[in-house]
Amino acid sequence: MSYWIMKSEPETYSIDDLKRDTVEPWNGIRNYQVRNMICNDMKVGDLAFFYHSNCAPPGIVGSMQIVKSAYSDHTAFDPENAYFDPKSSPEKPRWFMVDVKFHSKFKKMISLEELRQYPELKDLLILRTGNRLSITPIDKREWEFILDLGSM
DNA sequence: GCCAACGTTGGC
DNA sequence: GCCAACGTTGGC
Repeated sequence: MSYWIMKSEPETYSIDDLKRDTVEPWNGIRNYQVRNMICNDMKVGDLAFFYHSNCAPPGIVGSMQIVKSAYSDHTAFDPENAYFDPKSSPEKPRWFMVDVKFHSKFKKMISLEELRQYPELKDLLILRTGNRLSITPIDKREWEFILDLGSM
């Protein structure tokens, strides 16, 4: 089983939206590294933190579970969609998505600033400057440490 | 809104 | 296949 941090801009899709919808396709991934990770490494049953990005303050706001493994992202086929990619087709899809299921919303957000303060979390990829991956793997120790922070 | 740090594109 | 120009992400 693997653990992840998945970013979303709350104005686009927030933890409250996921709490309301319960299960949601995580679409719009348009980065090859991230695509390869979700296709090759992400499995049903994996757990992930929901991270609010591009907002004030950014941080981890809850957790969720992967309930469907990678399948083709149809939003790439729709010219009207913001994530449209003419190079992707139903016959030869270039982009993929997974389904996630709401698990918990933290009582209080663990902000990026707070995450930076713990030596236990110093290796988190989201803390590195210039990291632009919307999904990053974390290890079990980091998962449990953050989950404890979120339960306090 | 600025801009650093990436990723992508396309001419050659 | 190199690399300059351009586009995007995302913290601040």
